[in-house]
Amino acid sequence: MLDIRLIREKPEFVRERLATRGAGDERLVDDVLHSDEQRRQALAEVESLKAIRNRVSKEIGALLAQKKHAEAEAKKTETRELGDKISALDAQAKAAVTRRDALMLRLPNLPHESVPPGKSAAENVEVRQFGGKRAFAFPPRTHVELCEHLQLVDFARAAKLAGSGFLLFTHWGARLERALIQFLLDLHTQKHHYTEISPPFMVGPECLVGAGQFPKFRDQYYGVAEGDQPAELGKLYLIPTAETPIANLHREELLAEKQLPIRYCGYTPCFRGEAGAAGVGTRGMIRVHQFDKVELIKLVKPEEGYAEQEKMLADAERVLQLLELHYRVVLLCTGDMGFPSAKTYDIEVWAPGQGSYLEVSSVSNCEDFQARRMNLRFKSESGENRFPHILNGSGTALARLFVALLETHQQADGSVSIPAPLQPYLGTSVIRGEA
RNA sequence: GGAAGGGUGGCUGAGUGGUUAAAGGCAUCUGACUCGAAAUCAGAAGUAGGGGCAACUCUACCGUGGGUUCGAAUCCCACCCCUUCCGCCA
Repeated sequence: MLDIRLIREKPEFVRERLATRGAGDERLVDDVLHSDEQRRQALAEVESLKAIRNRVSKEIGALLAQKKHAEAEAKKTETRELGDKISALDAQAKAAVTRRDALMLRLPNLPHESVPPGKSAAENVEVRQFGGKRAFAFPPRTHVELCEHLQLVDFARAAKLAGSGFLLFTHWGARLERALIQFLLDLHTQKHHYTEISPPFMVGPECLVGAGQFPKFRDQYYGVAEGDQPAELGKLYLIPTAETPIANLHREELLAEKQLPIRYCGYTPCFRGEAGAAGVGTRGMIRVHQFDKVELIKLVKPEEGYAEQEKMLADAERVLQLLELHYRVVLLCTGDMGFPSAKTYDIEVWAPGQGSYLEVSSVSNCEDFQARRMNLRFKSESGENRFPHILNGSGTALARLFVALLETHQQADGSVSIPAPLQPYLGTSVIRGEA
């Protein structure tokens, strides 16, 4: 959520920054200002009435203490009608806040000044590359072919169990998935000093609001119900990313400055409806309804937000470097960034079988946008309450990492060699077929 | 799911329908004492939102939402959460 005071004091700046996203959100600024004005008017009026009521009530108390019942009764009748006016105005003020906040929750974050302007992914800026595209002496197979040949994933039976868009890992495939999770968690906890978290895979809607997924994108998530009562629906949602529970860990808390920075990492499956995405790149493992991911989260002092983002990006890149995968880092343009983010880097890994780059990590600084939504603050050394910056980054997404790994390290005979750092986790240096 | 108890500030813990933002304690800050620190003594200090150039002032906040009342932390109703016991259960 944006700071209402910023909107009030610099509406032109806010409109200009929102406009760079190209979604037309700047048109909502006037509505916000209008309902904010209504709120303050009603507030000023009702609060002066309440001041009168409080004063008279105290006088009544004093009169009763002096046994002056007649005078007290007179004052009571005098004040009785005040209550009705107050509740009417209270309702007005409340309605204005509700209106204002409903609008505010739908305004995305303002892009940071260092973010290149642009309308779509085409205008993202490549920051750097690591490694190069592997040259093959044979036509590289796709991960689907490799998975079927090596019996790593049973696409047909996954569909039988849950429909399209789900994966059933088998044999070495299941072991590879598990090995990758373990490898990533060990790397980030032991080398990069994150604290491991294993959060719930379902959360209440307030967590999705806090992270910025609700209310605007409700249709993209899986709501679950205990039993089959429709009334139970909406109490819990399957998490779309570990960011949702982990970023909300300290919601509504007041942290001490010395607790910062806080660094968490956690493995969870991620569940996404991907509404409207059916038929687009749905073959194989690129876009699925459930995938595994190891997520990185940081809560930091605002002045350290952007330096910490660069470090987090390096932590995610390390994964691909160790796995000997070619990738590029892209700085997203204003029009391609996610709703809560002020600045986002994507890491795209090369998948030779696809002949394209796959997004395996997204490293964002959401500044205080999420912290405001979840009322997460810290008390600074000087005693003031401030909102921390909240950063999130994939470290990394698994299904696509799995794809890049197979397609990059495949051999002419259809086997897949395993990079050295992963071998202890998998217990083999090459995957040849059924375990 | 059933029963009982509980939810008050950064933490802990009192609380009578009427100067209650709410005793006391801990932690924090300032000052005194000290070469310095500890201990001790004195004092300050909640959060959020309005109004005002400002000094300042007003309002709200005792799990959440309603209600009763001139006035609610306190009384009533509903809900949420926590603890313990019972039931069910990996």
